[in-house]
Amino acid sequence: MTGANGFKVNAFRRAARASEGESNDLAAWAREDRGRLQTIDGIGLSTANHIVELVTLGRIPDLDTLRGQVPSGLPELLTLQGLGPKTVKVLWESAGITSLEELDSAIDAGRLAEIPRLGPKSIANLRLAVKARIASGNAPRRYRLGEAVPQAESLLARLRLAKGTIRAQFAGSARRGRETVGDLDLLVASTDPGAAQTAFVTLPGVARVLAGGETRASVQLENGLQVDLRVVEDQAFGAALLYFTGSKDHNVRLRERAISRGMRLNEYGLFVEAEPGGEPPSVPVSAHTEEEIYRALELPFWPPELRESSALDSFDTTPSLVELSDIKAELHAHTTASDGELTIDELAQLAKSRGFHTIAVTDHSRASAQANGLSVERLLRHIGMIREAEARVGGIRILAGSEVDILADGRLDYDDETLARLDIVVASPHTALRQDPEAATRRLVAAIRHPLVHILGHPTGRIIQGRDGLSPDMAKLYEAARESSTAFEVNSHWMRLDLRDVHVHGAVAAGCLVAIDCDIHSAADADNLRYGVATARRGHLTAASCVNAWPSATLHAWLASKH
DNA sequence: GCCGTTTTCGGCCCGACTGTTTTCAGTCG
Repeated sequence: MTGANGFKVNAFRRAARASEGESNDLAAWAREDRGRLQTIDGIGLSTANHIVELVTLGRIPDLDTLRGQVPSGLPELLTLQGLGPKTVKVLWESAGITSLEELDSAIDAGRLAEIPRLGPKSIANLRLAVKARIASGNAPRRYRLGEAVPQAESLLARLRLAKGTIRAQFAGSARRGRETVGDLDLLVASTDPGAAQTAFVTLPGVARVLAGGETRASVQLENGLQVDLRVVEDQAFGAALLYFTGSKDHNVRLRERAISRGMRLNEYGLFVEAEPGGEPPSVPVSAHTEEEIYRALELPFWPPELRESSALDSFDTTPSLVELSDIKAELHAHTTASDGELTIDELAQLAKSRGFHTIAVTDHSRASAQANGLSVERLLRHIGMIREAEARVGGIRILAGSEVDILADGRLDYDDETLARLDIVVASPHTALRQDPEAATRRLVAAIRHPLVHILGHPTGRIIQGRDGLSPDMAKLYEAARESSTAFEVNSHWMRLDLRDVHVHGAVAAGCLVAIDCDIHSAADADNLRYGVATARRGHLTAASCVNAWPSATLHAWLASKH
């Protein structure tokens, strides 16, 4: 809007995304070792200096200057569908519009009619967007992974019934496993694109068709979620999947790499660039699968969960990330004894049906009174019932455990003598989740270093779009966990995903163990495992460092080592 | 502003769709 070089704008965007996905403590670097900031791909001298300013001054003077050049209500206009910087600048300079309210009244008064390139249809669309924004009162929301993925799958199930559909899959940030997504991206391979389009725009729950062409279409569902569809020929499915999965930065890097090798990459395939004056080849070097395209670009295959990164030279070979099918144990589950819905036997049967060799019964401790936490006496009786259930059910190890509260000062909710009777101890913070970072660090380090604790459950206590939770010094937690062989939990519930992806990466880099658990309260919770695995994969976790993926003997030897 | 297995200067991904235009600008993903 200020007429700045668009490449410069993009450079700042890239730097922002790069720092967002960074697992190292950039504030500490800014204070102690500012040169290291420039080792991050996309951050140069200028941005590094801005980060130092932000950390030391609490503000970035250049940003304040820029803000002073633009009315404060203008940036919000950019978030309206169909309105970009060029049009906002024109609205501002030729119609004096500086806020949503002013735009609204200008439309109502017909004052936009004389603006070049703004015809009646554009104004009608703008009017719709403005009225919707004023009615809802806030910018487009993001949807949590566990809300979006089931929605995507139910839409795909219907698209698969359309005439000519060969395959259908979701892509975008949902496939990359981001904790929240802004929209859904669906990809269909079909011999009858028209049928796919028709099926798409008439899906149940579609409130408005935003765009519809021969190969792509966008709709908005009644709940506000935008869904984009791309229809391709089956032979180009891999190229389209690569394109539609993103991230945008990753795609840009792949395309640049193609250019440097005399090729061109788009959603139809990887092509050899035409000789000057020659016909461009119509048959791609590769297009059918993502794997082929990475190979043709002389790159290892990048799992979707790692495609946030734009640095293509991070690995020489494909990292063997943990997979859903590797998980053979659930180590955090509740029964009717505290706040769960399942009995011990039902829980064990559920775990057996998933092919697990071990299930841990970890009901709440006494401090979690609201969750019917167990007194010492009840816990001791519960242990006896777990032993009986293991003998009765057969074919699976049923561990007697506890999800013991970490009290605000770092002490645990049961004494050591009681904890020592358990096969597994998951220690979790449930209260005092707003304590300052220093207190939180002391508290969590104490729990991690407790000799009877195996797993630190949902370490920060955050709820996505709900509460921030604790903000401990993660480097100190990693160090304590590595030294004491205590695992960090990735809680698979889509409202938690705690540890979060960048912290998993930090823990993995520090050599820590990680557990991926569902914190089962009802049978449906077991289906959240995919989200926990996706989060772990985003953090580069391998099966070797994931305790739930270990063979039974290895897992039980580790558990027994803490006694 | 960032970056370099040709480059420290001169580039910076690529295509679809819409609405406005008689050939294309703006926006989006």
